[in-house]
Amino acid sequence: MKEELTDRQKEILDFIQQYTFVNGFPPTYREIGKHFNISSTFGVKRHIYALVKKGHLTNESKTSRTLSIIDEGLNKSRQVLDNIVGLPIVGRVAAGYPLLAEENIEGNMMIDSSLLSSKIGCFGLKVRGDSMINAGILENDLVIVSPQKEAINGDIVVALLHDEATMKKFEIRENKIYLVPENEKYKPIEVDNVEEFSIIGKVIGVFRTYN
Amino acid sequence: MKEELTDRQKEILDFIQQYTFVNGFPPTYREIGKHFNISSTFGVKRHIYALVKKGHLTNESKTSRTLSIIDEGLNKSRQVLDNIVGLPIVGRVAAGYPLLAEENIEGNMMIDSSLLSSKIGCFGLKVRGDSMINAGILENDLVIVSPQKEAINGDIVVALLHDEATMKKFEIRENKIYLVPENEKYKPIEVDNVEEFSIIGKVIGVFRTYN
DNA sequence: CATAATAGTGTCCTTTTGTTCACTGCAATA
DNA sequence: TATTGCAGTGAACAAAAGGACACTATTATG
Repeated sequence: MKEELTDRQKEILDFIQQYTFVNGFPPTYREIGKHFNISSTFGVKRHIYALVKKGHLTNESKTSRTLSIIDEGLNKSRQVLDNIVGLPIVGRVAAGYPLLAEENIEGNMMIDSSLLSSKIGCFGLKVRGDSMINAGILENDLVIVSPQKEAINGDIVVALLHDEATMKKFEIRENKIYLVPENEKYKPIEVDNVEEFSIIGKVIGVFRTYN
Repeated sequence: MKEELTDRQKEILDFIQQYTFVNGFPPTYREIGKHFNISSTFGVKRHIYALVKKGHLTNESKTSRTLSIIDEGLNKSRQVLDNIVGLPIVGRVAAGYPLLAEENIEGNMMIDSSLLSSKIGCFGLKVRGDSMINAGILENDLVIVSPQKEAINGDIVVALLHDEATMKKFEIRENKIYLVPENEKYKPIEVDNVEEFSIIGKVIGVFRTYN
């Protein structure tokens, strides 16, 4: 794709790249010329033309400072960025607080959006306790929560019950809501007072690291 | 340092940032105006002035397309990139094959390096079977493997035994190597022939998604 | 109510910038 | 030797872009 450059062309390409990096915008022909002691813009222009023709540079708009270096590295970073979502890691889930209030954010994680089915508004939450151990969710795991108010049978949800946050399996039996732990040590919780119960979101992912 | 922006100013800053990111050079006043239906360059100029005064933008040279965003914005994308590592997802682990041969790669995932202790040479592996269920690793989970030849007691390792890949807990008792499943259904495997045994790597992370 | 602060219009002006053209010099090469 | 490709000069020109000014409209606030 990209053809070989002459030494001079390479120098000029490097200058454009560095200038752009430092300043945040590309140089004009005259600025390039000044740097290389090329007094005529035409001399510069022919170098640019060569760089464009050889596939190292873009110069589409004819107006000033519109040189753009074609760099797979940079493009890659753009593509990568598109697929990356940043999730806040929430320290505590409490009633009354806006969940993502700044004081609740413990950190951030970046994750490939292809690993998540939904990506809007998700956040990470560190697991406390071992009540979901049989579902493969251990203490200190990081669960990824997709905020939603409803749930269906079998969903693992993060919910507020009596102003306390828990993560359990959501089940409805005979019109009663149960929060079912996945650990023989604990018993299902029957939600008696629906007023004091609300679903924060559904667990859509689990992440754990060793050491 | 940076003062609060009005909504409009925020919009315009965002546009400049995005434009610059996409094109490789910043927009002109008229381009900004066109995007926001501001017909006069002066209207745009005052926004720019405000952004500069509030410390979000640089506009030193008076010539065209010389806006430069001060924010971590651009830097952020670089910083973010630095923290992102791309892991190949390996379909099968087999003897004799170079592990990361192209035909073995099923996909890629991006992940925040802060979530990983080690980041060199790691790869993702889809879990088959339920032998590690008590360690919270379920079938179809994606484990992140750090390649290494050695292991210590208690490590969860991916290993080749008789040309077959397994994931088990690594244990040495009385000079014998055992591969211990974390599931009552299965019995520990004693490694009798060390010749036919090799450790691929250590599991340093687990990732799972629901639905 | 008066006063800022923010937001926008339209016009005119000057500078910057890219474009074009004709011409020169040099080195490699067929 | 003639040709080709690269590199540069100098001047003249039109388009693009930023700057300035006077004026209007809206909204919040003391």
